[in-house]
Amino acid sequence: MDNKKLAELLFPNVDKTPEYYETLYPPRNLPEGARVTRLGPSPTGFIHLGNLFGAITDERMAHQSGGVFFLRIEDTDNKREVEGAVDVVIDTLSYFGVEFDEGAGKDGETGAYGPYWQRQRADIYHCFAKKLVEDGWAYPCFCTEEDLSDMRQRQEAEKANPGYYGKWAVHRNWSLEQIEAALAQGKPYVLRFRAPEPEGKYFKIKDAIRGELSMPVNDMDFVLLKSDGIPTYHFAHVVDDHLMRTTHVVRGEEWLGTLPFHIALFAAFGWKAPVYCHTAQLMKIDNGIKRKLSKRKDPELSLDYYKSEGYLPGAVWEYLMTVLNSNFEDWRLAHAAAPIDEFKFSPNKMSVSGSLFDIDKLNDVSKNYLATLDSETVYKYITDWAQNCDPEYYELLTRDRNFSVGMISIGRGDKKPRKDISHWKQSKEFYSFFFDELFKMEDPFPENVPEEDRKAILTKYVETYDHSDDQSQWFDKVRAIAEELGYAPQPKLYKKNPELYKGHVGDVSSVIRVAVTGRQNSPDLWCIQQVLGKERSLARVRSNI
RNA sequence: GGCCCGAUGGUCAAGCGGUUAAGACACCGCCCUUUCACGGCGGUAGCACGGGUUCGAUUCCCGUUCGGGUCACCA
Repeated sequence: MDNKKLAELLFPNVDKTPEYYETLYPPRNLPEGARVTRLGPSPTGFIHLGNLFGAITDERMAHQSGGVFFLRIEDTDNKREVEGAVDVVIDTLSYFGVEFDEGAGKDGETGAYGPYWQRQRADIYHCFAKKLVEDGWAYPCFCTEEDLSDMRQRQEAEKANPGYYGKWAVHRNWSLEQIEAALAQGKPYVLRFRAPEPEGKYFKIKDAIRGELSMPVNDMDFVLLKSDGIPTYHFAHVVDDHLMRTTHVVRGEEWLGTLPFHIALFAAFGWKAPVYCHTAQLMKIDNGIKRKLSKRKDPELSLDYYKSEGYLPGAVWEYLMTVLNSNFEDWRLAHAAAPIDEFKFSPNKMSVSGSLFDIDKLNDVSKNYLATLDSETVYKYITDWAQNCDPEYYELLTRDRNFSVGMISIGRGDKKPRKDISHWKQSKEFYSFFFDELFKMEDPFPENVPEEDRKAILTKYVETYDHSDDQSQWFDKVRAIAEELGYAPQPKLYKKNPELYKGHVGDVSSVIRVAVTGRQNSPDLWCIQQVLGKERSLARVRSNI
């Protein structure tokens, strides 16, 4: 077989040589140890937590080593493409704090290793495909879909492994004449890899996350170019990551099975393969079954969900880091206020088995994170969120800025800050009683206080209320009311001699609390009233007399 | 089914031949306290199973079981 001639026949239009591209995309001039990583999403318009998980890994590896992190759009499957999806990827990741140094962008692209849209790299792929044909590593296959499904059925009957390989690879040894004839008839074909006779059954490879792996040597004649001339992921990955000088390939463990393809291809080209980092999947419990996060089934795990619920990117990042690097939580405990950049991220600290996504944990991490923010910052975030996601809330929050900031300040900034809020959507619920439009009586008055006592408490409260009282003066008056009506001024007294009292000052303040906030539980009542103002506080009390 | 990867409490996880088997979330109890939240203290709960190797296995090896992934002209 004259491979040279076949290559010419198959790729008459290729006018560049591999050497041309090698010089066009020279090795990157980066400091020793710098890592070049990339994110290669297919533009389906859906991006979920798992994608962020991988993106953060890429981003950290590149930026903590002084390297480059770029975005390449893997649009080789036009069936799945969704309009505007690239912008969504960029915007969403940017919202969550992941920025690219190079590659595809919203207005074109930046960087010297492009194009960064695979569809625009057809010439490059064809050049290298031609090279493979010349060297005897690839051949055209004219099998139709029916041919292949027939083959699968026969394989099933014979209990042979499925796939196009060995004796099943019917076009593997076609003569030039046969190929020419088929081509002349205009038969569509794919270009397949000619898998070499495996020398050993297994090979070993070191994965930066998983350590040493043992994989079977590839014997599949997998597809390099589809019949429309567009490369498969496998071929594009190898050509692109070589030419773009990627040093570390971070991808999900679902790629582990096809790793032998990639290794075989790198070997065929005589190129050095990048370091692979196969991440574990984020899982979810579904009807008691642990399974990988699915694009279709788990819309609530899309990143938009967290955006619309009002989780702060920093908090999501923080949570993901706890899952990503097993030593992160210890580090965070020791460096509570340190910026997250200072944490040394290392791929070998990554978990190898899939972790269950834990919303409770996210909420906890998020509460702690939000508690460290000052009131002005919270005000800004919360209004930004509401502006996009809850116009009514936005209106209320911005109506009186000082009021809102005052409300947010309650219990904030102390050495033991309150941790009531995990995400902004939830804050609306939490703060609702501050706004007359949202205020409602959510809890009943305490059951152990009879109605007449309740009215008496509230009446006396209104009579003695002085808005300028400080916190202790104010509470002394509440105590006095309690005592006057037969309630213990201190809970301890009541506990000692419960028969002497109707209840204790806690019950009395509960009555006031319910009247003012509509709830039995709330932050400090005096602080709330200071924010609400005298008139609104007392009006709520009066309406319960 | 073949192949690959994995298995420490409900969840996330330290551990890398000898430990009372860390820690975090959740849960429960107590303390603090006018409620809640915060904070403090304590508690329930775990090395999937069976064989080896070893003086000694959570740790190493082999099976089994279970879970996940993958077997496309999708990525």
